[in-house]
Amino acid sequence: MSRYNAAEAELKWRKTWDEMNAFEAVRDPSRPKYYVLEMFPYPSGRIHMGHVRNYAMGDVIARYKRAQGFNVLHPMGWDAFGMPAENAAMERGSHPAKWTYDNIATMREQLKMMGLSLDWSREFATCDPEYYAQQQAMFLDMYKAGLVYRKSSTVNWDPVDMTVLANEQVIDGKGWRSGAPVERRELTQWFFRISDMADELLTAIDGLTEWPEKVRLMQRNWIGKSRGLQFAFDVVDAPDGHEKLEVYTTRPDTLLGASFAAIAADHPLAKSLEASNPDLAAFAAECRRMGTSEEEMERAEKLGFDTGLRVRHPFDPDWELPVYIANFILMDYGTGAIFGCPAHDQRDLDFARKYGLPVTDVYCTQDSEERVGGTAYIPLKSETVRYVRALAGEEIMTGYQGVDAAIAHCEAAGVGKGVVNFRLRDWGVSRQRYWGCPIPIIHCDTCGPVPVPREQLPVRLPEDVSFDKPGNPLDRHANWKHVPCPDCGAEARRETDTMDTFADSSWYYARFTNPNAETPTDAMDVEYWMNVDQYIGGVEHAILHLLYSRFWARAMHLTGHLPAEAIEPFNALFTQGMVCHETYESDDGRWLTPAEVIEKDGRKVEAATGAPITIGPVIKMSKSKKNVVDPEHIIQEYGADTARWFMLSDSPPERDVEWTAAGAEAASRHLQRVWRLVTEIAESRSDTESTPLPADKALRQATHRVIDGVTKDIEGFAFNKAVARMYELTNALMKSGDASPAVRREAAAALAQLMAPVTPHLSEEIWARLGMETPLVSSPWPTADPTLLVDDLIRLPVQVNGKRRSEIEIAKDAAKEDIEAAALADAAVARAMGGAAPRKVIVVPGRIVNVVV
RNA sequence: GCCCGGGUGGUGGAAUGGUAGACACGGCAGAUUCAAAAUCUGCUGCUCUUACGAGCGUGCGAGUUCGAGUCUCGCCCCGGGCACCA
Repeated sequence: MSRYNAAEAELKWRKTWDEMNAFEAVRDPSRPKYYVLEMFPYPSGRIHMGHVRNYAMGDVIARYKRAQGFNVLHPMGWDAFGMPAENAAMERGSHPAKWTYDNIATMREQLKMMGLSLDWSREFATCDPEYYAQQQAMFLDMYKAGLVYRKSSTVNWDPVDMTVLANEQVIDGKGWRSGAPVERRELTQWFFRISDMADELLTAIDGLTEWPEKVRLMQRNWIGKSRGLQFAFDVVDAPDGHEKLEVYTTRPDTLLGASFAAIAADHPLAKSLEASNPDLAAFAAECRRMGTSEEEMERAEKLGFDTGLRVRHPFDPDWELPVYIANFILMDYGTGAIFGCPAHDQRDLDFARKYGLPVTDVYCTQDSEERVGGTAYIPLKSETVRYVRALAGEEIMTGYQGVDAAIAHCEAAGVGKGVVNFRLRDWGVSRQRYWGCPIPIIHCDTCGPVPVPREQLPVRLPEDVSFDKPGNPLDRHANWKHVPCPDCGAEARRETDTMDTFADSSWYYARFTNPNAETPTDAMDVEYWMNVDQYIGGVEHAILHLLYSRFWARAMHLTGHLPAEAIEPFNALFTQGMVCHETYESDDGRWLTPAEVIEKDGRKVEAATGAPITIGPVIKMSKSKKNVVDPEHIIQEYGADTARWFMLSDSPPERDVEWTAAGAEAASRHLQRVWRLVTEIAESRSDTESTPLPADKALRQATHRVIDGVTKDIEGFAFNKAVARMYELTNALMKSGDASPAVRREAAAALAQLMAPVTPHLSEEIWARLGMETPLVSSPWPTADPTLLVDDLIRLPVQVNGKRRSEIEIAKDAAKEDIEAAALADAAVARAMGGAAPRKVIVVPGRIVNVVV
């Protein structure tokens, strides 16, 4: 028998679908719509396995919903601005636009080879001027609405290259190209007021019931709402303007255990002391000689510097605490100043032990004064302890009564007030880079920042730029930034910062509803297509991208671009796990792709040189670590269906998978098996209906159980289980030679339909061979006959003392007494009971029997 | 460091608190073949046992329960995020 020619069949069916315009979405209010969206790719060069996984999943949902009768919108586009294009420009001299659009062309062809049911007519890239024009318009709308402002903030500064570095470009505290120790530098930058919406973004999470709980939790923690006490220390012999030191604490209950105050190196008080104290200035400079990432600050050794200043404890004016500058205090959180209570906070305790500060346990019981050693003590709500005022021995409260009680106590004593604080900071969107959406502002010496007039949008990126030296090409461009002020006509300067690429991806889902609209969105299209019914993407985007999108949707609503119902743009979210691979590094520090590594004498070596390599951890496939596998050769060799089937088999979609080449061959063999089997059944068709054979019922039951199971599995994103059931149906069909041809044909047709979301080309092919005239792509989803899903007799396991000893066969609706009697009558059960009388028999109908002796 | 997730045979994994290992890969044996590939059939958690069967088994240690991979507490290891990677 001939083999299934995937290459030929796949080309043929893709052409058929194209000619049918099968996947073009047309607004049709008479039909229910379904908007399924996978996170759009960054055009890094070629698609990788993570893309295949992501888009295969989305396509299963899209094709399944289409078969269920929904008017499906399933678009694709490109998250096309970003650093790699500029890096390529610096390394290879190619223009970022050319590099990006070339990559898009390559990747578009690769995605098309996958046979995805995408509406390509809606395709756009975020670097298209038509797209970023609308983004600039929205920026100005948001500016007008007070959602945008400027303030000073810190960036990573490379003092040799004289350029701003992304956190990714800071390696071990040094610039990735220059190798120079990175410094923090202050710049005036543009910000979105996302923190004004903190409470709203937090409470709305409750309504996101179709989101994974872990993502909701991560978002809640990220927003980080806390209630605490804000109060001011009086500063002893204060420098002018610093008579008070405001601090925020979530642990006011430990205020009587305070032993020091600490401020950020960037705190105004610290800055005012730098002029007169060279040692202090040196320490502050040392603190700034560190990247801006929170991780780096938290991991760094905790260091402090005694400013020499003292503050008075709010409950006792004679009690003075030293004020330190500490490298772990964030100026962006709270007031940039804290008090330290070593007894009840581990970080404070480590700090106190290091600098010889007192440790006072405010929760000491009568005989455990020495409880705190090297571990801070966290009071338990259930514990009965005496909360004493440590110095005077005066009892203030009994037991830990929570933060609110402590705040109330402090407020009553006139010390500070309870405030709500958020960890969430405003979104800094300024980037000192070329390849991004220009911020449409003109700076005038007399008028200040002035919006670019609407009719002048888009502010286009100039094409004649050079990347021969580091820094922002927009800033050093000969004339681009020199423009007259729109208000007064005087000489003025364009803003040369571009927007964070997260901005581009914060509203693309809305643009897909009408990518050609003259405004950011078209009201009719947004009304019909929004929200995204199912959003699918990597779990690595669980916080930032999704939070920014939620913010931007609200901003779009406030500026009239989205209806109120669309402020939560993603109804359901599925976060897929990542495709991971080992990393390989050569001795001279180059990352190697898996294709550049071969195995020799049981060791992995660099293929080109035979030199030994270092094998790194299994981490997500990323271009920077080069641990990427190109799916194209699998598609070339076996076809798209095999790649899709293989990618969805075995691993649960939400879990990370380590890529392994073994198995693609086996997946291909299985698809060949299905093709042979169905072809054989199709050819054995009989025109007259035969009388039912004894084997028919079993096959029909198997078929309908699999229809039922696969439907539920797809609904629940359990594609691996759906695939397993399709194997089961294939196996049942293989062994069904004694069933009648009509029943076998019914089973084969169901198999084609069920497999179609995963292997659309093969399914069309075998569907046609079964004599079906309507293409599968426009055929409805099969439904299971409920009468075939249940059995009259069931097998029930019987345990003795919790260990399985036997199994009984019994009517599915047998009475408990009958089940118990049958279990006790079983020989193996009797043997296991060893002649003892049952003390108790637990019967869980339809599940299990447990005999306790 | 902080937040989140994961850990089950040789491998990927399955299992509303109820038969641990569905399904697949790999392996072994057999059929077919001059031979091989392909295909088909059977076996395949570990240990002991000719067999029947028994014991042990879901990262580690406790606990709740008639019954725990699943729930609780304490650990270990791995991955993701940490605000300028996308």
